[in-house]
Amino acid sequence: MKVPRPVIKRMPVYYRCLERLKNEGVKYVSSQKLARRLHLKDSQIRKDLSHFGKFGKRGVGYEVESLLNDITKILGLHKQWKVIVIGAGNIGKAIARFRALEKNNFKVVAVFDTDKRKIGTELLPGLKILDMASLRDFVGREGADLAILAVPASSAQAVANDLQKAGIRGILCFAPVTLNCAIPVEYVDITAFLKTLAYSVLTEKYNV
Amino acid sequence: MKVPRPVIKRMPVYYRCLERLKNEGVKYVSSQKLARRLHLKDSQIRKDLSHFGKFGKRGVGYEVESLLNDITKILGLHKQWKVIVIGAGNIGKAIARFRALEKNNFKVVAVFDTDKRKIGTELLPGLKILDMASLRDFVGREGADLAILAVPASSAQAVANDLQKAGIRGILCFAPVTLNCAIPVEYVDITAFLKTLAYSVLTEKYNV
DNA sequence: AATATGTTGTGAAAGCTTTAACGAAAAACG
DNA sequence: CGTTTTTCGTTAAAGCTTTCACAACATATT
Repeated sequence: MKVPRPVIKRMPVYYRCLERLKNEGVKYVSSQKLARRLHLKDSQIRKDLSHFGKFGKRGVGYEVESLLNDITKILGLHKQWKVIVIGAGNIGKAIARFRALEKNNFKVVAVFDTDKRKIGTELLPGLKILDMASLRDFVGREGADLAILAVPASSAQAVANDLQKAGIRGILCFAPVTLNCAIPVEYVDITAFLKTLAYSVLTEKYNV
Repeated sequence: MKVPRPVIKRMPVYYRCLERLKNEGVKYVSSQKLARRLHLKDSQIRKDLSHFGKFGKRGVGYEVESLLNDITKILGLHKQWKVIVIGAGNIGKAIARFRALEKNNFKVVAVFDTDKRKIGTELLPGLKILDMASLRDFVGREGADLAILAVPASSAQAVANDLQKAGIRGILCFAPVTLNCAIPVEYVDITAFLKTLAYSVLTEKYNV
């Protein structure tokens, strides 16, 4: 049975909260305590988890470490994902250098660009910017699962087509466009988040 | 009457699509044509827009430029928003240098950090990294509406408290935490997007 | 051993969002 | 000038998600 998208979007939120609790040395947590931390309803958390199995103990709650492991498996984070970054502009470079990815088992294995002046530059030890023309070869040879698309909107669709042909299985798209793709795509339009935020600021009720 | 959040999240998507159409020189567009571009249902687009007024002409569609102007007003993008960036790490620096913000009427007026070695560095002409200790003074003196929070999760809540006290009205949070705030917050957890993407890749139906 | 307290998992109800359907208006055409 | 085609705005229905409410279980307490 298909799991609703809102549920899937909340799983990483549970994940990071449990990670935190684990670091704080907490052994058990109830849906109620989680709910208070995350501004959700306890019943929603229980219902969400119930889509994947039974993880809690009545009268006790959830064992933090074991639930974290279960969610790790659900999200497929127990094996490492090879990620390539396309576009070595501001965003692309920042992502490539962003340590949180590796901590979460996403390994940036290459960065690509078309700009001759950038190609060959070393972003991190062992991570040089490669020519976009070598994308297909690279993916065929080294393998890569996911791509982070950080190119201008005008070239995003063309690059997405290349990525699919190369065998990439999912795209995280920072370009402000809607792609036509047969593989899964997640969109992160930073200006769109700011626009939503601006709207919220303008329309929020006055708080004393 | 309150506008549903899913509707608000789609408004920037309409915005960027209309912007594109305008650049392509298109004068009129129907809900059906928009829907095909955005992988939505035409009835959804009409219903979404109906929350804010009547913008179309029966038998004709929407005038691209005028609808774009209307959405600009709805989202509050006709006046410039002053934005500060907190945290001059990979993400913070990339955002501060990111030109798309200015094009969308979000002006980065300052970047803050606590690291003595970074303070004073010039990120762009006229945009130096300031001491976090001067935040409150700065916002009081120069004014700022929104903050982009790009600090580690461990300090995010403390900084968010400072931002509220300083008079910031909305936060775009890149830290992987849920904040306790009285002002609007939008979350952009990049690793969370990758996790959702990983899940989709694992569970998608096999396509021939 | 009986009672009190706490918490899960779940079926049913409530609430919300999307989609379908259609009358009304605008333009195009013969 | 009436007919056909197109498309909007809106009401109602369908579909989906969240919340409620409670039985079932677990532990602690007397």
